[in-house]
Amino acid sequence: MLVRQLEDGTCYRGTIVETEAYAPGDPACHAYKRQTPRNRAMFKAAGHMYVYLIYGMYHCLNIVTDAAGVGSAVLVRAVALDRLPPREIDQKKINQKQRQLHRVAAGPGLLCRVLHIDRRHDGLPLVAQSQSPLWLDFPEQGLSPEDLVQTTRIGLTQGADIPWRWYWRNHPAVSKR
DNA sequence: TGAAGGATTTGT
DNA sequence: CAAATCCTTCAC
Repeated sequence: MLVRQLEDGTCYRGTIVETEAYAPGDPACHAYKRQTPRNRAMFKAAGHMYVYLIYGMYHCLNIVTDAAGVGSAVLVRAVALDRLPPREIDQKKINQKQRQLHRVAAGPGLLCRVLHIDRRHDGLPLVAQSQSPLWLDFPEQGLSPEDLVQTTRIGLTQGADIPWRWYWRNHPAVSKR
């Protein structure tokens, strides 16, 4: 579960329902060739974030999961929010509210836009402290194995055959392809 | 210094 | 299916 705390203190909690992994030896990984200014955070220790700008308009949030010095990360593609941010509520009809709630943070770009995640967060640690912008929480009840689907990643030209995408089966926030 | 292209999203 | 839009990477 992803927890986002804005500067004014308001918190949003989102259940992570879709992810993709990018690891060493993987041609689609931003750290495939070497360390650069952009992918620097991918080489940090597990528990840091790697946030980058894509297509000039969207940010993508990654969570570093391997040891320091290993360039890899997990892209968070979708979360199911616990409630709608005010700006979203204004734009949606009330009778569609429940469905929209699940779709608001669907897709890596929209997820970052709605939760105000950008490159200011690149390289920061995910720690649950009073002033932290972002951290992870682990509920008692995990996802049951039969609800976890593993398949190939989306939108890639390289490494398109590597099955490193996982998502919550039948969840409305998951990318439809 | 320039050009090509990208882990996306939206509208035509 | 192409545009929006800007940053990164790589070639010259």
